[in-house]
Amino acid sequence: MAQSDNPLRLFADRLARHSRLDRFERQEILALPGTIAHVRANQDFVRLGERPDHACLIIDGVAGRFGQSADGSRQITALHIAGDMGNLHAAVSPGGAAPLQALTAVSVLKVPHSALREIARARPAIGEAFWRESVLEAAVLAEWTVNVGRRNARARAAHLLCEMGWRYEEIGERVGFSYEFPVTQQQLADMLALTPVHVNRTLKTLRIENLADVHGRRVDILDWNALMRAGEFNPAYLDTGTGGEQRAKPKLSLVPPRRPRMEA
Amino acid sequence: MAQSDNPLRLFADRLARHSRLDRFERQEILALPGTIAHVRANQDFVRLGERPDHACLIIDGVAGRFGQSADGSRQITALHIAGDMGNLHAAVSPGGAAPLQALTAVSVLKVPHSALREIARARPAIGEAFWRESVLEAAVLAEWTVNVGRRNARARAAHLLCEMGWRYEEIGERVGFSYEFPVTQQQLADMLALTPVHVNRTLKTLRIENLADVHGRRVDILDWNALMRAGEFNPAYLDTGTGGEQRAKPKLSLVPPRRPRMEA
DNA sequence: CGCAGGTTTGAGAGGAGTCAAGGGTTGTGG
DNA sequence: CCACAACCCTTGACTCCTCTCAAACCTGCG
Repeated sequence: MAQSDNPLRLFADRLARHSRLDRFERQEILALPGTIAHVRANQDFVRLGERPDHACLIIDGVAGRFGQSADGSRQITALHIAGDMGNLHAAVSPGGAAPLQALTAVSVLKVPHSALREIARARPAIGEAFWRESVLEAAVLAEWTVNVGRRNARARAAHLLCEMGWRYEEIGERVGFSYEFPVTQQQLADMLALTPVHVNRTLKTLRIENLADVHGRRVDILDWNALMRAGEFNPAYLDTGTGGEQRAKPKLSLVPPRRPRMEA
Repeated sequence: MAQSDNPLRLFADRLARHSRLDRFERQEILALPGTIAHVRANQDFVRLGERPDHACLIIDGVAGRFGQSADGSRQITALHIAGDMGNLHAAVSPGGAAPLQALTAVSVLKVPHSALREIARARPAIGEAFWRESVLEAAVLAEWTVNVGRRNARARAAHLLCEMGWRYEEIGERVGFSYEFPVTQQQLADMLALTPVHVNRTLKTLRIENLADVHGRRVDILDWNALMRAGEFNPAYLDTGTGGEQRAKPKLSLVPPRRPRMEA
């Protein structure tokens, strides 16, 4: 993508979205060591029980944290997109590294846990930011559980589309009401705890109702407000900020709905 | 319960289960300020959107973290039992405090966030332990999502009973294969993403199959191994330890199964 | 004693799963 | 440049797990 030189800038920006870091602390983040790796779509790049010695900063693409049930069926429990540090938590809990799967082709920066723990110890503000990052991830996980547990297929899908729309907007990768989300319906099924067949029918419903159009690698939100209502989406859980201080942010352009495509 | 004087000992023990703390650090934990409060069953003691200035160390009873969907139905996403610090995460993310409901009568120690953040900053090892605590909670959340998303009613219930059996054993509140778990079937339904009616039928199945007997306020595990199999329970996710070092622990008495009650 | 809240059971409905086949798209190799 | 393969999407028909509605039964307690 357009992010110029240092992939760590993505991560620093993400931290800055919820934590207050001064320029020295930010500098430390940007100076973290790491090596770039590329992962092909559909490849598991952290497997269950593995004890990786590095975290994976997603530079580009979509990765999923998943759990597996006995019959091999997967449940994706979290998505990581550009700027997210997958398995940051394993820095303090290496045995608890979450399995990660590349849903699309993914570029990652592998950052050694040792380095992360070092700056967390040396700079309490950074340590706190990492902690907060884990807390936010947990909040998203909790909402995911509610989604899967208490909503029907249509609401689940709507909720997911809203969440990803929101998150892609945060990182500047949503233009208007359209964003790239190149996952298959099979993978959507693993996120929504549905079968691929039913995902297909559900997306069709959303399209017919003029709420959202998911086609191939792209999501067009046709009626943002209606979609939020259908998915009972309240972005509060994504947006929980800093330590004690207020945050200065009107942020998200909650522009009135729009209906760009009038197709069949 | 039997824990003598300082409720914080419960919490310190819990931290010690996954993090290495020296005696001075432990001392700091034990010296945390706090006031005891009692909550009646079924009362929400942290509400959605609230910004509490304290975390809630559960001394006794069962509390649930929950999310709500539009029609008011609840999804419990995590359980807190004695020794768990509910809403520890809110110390760094006050806006993200999780709603908490007392499922039984609950005693809590309210510990000011400010104090928690202070010792986390002053003592990096404690900060890291808190971070790790949040990470472990997230791991449990993720497993919960898998449970709700990818398993049928019987497996879900079995998994929950295993998890709670494991956790009550950790805190020394399980004698043999029996533990107190005084929640209603309605509340179980909110945990398992089922209806109370179906919970009832499911528990009946487990009883008939001689896997577990849930009656009123108590759970008797009739066949631990079979129950683990039925619930696809693998305690690894509950048991993810320390920073880099090994942990010395054979721990859990994974005694061979037993069939204490031969009743109808 | 009688109420309130929890548990148990039955009968019927419905949302999502399963099985199966056909149509589209993309990429690659002849 | 076309042909084919692999993968994905779409749709139909039928099944089944879980929900809904409803009533009865327990049990602790005021």
